[in-house]
Amino acid sequence: MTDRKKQILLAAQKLIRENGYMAASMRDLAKQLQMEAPSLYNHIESKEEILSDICFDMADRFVTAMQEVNDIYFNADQKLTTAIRNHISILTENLDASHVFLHEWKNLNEPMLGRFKTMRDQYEEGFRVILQTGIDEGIFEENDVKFAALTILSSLNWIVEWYKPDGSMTPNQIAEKLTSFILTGLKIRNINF
Amino acid sequence: MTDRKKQILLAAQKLIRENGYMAASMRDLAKQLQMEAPSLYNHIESKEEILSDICFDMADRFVTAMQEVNDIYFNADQKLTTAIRNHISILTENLDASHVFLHEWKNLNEPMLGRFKTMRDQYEEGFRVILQTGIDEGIFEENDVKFAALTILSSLNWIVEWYKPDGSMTPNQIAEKLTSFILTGLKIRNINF
DNA sequence: CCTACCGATCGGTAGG
DNA sequence: CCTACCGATCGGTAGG
Repeated sequence: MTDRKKQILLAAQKLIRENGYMAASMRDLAKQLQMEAPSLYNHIESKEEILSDICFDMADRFVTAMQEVNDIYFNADQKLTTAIRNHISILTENLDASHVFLHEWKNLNEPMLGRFKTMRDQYEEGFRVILQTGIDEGIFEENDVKFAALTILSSLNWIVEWYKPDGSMTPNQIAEKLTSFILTGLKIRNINF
Repeated sequence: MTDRKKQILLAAQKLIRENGYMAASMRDLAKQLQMEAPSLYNHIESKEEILSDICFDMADRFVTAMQEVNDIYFNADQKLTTAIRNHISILTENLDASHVFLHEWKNLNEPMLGRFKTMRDQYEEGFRVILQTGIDEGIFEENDVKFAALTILSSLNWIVEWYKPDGSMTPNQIAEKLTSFILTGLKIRNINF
């Protein structure tokens, strides 16, 4: 990939996050790069190629991180803690692209749409396997793994809606707090539900 | 509000959820209602009025539900459980409108945008107050209330991304599982983090 | 509720 | 990388 194309994708991530894919125009994108809209097409095939490149680049990051977790660690608790920390790292280091990955992929057309969904599910399956392993090991209580994975990922993914790089919490602090919350909840004292 | 306008808003919710606000065209909306686009303007002022009506109708539902929770219950645990159940009820009974409320409000312009953010924050403040009350009562462990409220709401709001009315879980079952998860987490057995 | 139409803007191409 | 331009579509108005 050429440097110029990387610049285009970087500017596009920001623009798409701010305006949504449909409302992010090629003319606005060109203006950000101080060029004319038709010149963009010397570097890219189409608007959808931009969306597709961003979505699959992020999908690759997540899937690769999950593979590393499974390669390095043995215990489910270590795997879960590390997977959460990795997920938050990728999100916070790529806030614009993360928004595209989480919400704008719906604008993809086939066959890219199907391939994207497959990768996304492959990544989520990684979390389900970790949880099931932890239950089998007796580390986690028996629970609905599918539901738990969904709930964990939802609290992780919402970070992009409120995280500010210059805010009071670092990504590692967020990971620590969130991991603690996921493992023990509000730590209720009187069980009377 | 006239019946015809209600029909327009209902069709618009669905269309906006499916395509995003910017990409949902007045011509498509008109087609859904078997009329011509200019005829819509006999019932509405502008496209933005549609967005605004949907967003504030949902905001009203959430804020009203939170007021009822505080009117009826005294204990923080009951308040939290009920607030979660109410939130999930509103989401699952208005899936299309919920998506607009959660994601498309960004397309509002001032002064509606500011008013919307105020109502949204008022509602979230309701959760923070419940959590703080629970801590003061000694029911919940000391924690970062702002962070906990955000995490709870994120796991609630993600429901609209995967919930299907004909799926295997009812809204009440989701509320039960989620409440349990929020209160006790994965219930780890060996604390070694 | 319609037809006819406005100016603006869209993604993208031709040709250099 | 540009100018010039294409057909399509946008939100909305005029007038009936």
